[in-house]
Amino acid sequence: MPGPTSPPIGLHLSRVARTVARAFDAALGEVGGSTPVWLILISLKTHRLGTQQELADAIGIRGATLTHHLNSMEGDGLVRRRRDPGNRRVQQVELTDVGEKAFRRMRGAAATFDQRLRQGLTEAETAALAGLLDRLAANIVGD
Amino acid sequence: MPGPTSPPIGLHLSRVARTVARAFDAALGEVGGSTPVWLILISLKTHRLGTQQELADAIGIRGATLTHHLNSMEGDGLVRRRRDPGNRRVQQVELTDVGEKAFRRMRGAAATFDQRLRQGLTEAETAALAGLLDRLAANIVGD
DNA sequence: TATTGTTATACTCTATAACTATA
DNA sequence: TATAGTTATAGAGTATAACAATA
Repeated sequence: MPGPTSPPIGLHLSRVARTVARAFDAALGEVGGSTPVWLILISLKTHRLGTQQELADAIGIRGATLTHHLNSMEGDGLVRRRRDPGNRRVQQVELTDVGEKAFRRMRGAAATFDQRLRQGLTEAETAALAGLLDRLAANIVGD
Repeated sequence: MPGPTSPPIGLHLSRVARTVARAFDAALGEVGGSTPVWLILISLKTHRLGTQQELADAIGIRGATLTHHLNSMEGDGLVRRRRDPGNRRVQQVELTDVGEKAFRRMRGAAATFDQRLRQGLTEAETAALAGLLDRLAANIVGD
């Protein structure tokens, strides 16, 4: 017996995520960032990725969309692209010094935001939330 | 003592929400809907809203953005707008029969999606997730 | 003057399709 | 031919600013 139906968790998640995403984007904006740029910077810093396609997949966008962002990031001096001498089809994306500084600024803003976001939540509660979110995601990607 | 730092919950939420939001939008798309249209239809059905501004606020968009959506929804025959005779500045937005049917289709798609999303979660876990999400949202809107 | 909503315009993020360069 | 990435173009969703109509 499933019991009384709860309000749709999808709608609930969607509303909260919207609110949080906007506030987060505003927080990044205050240090000159944005969500996609932040996701790209994090990926560049944490993984050592081979191709741009892998980078795009890691973020969940198309290759052409990544090119678009990298173009503007390169225009802003955050990254540098160089052809791999061993395979000149491949572009190697590197952070410049300016990019490193931008990364640190955004990391700071993200950390401050996260503290605010998890105010009043214990470590256990945060972990429980993370686990539940993972299970939702698994239900989506799984089938 | 805060203990070992967990990975940022904001980033985690953002990634899961992205994945879920895209899949949800695709599910709505299969019945001719989209997220903003769905949010507008739900608001029209559940609250009895006075002005468009209240509707926009309920959804979290600007008045001009709502006008944009209502224009296309009216073009598709989903809604009808009529000036309030008592205050002709106010537009009263009503669902047409076509809009009612579209609402039911989207509601069905949303319910199916939600079942899939909460697969394997007990009622208690879903409620716990909803509660935690509310607390995150409160941390954002609160200050 | 203040309120309600619309119009005009533009920005961001995303995508697909066609293309270039390289393998 | 296949692969890596770019260019060209477009569409969805959002926003701000200026405006019209009404109060």
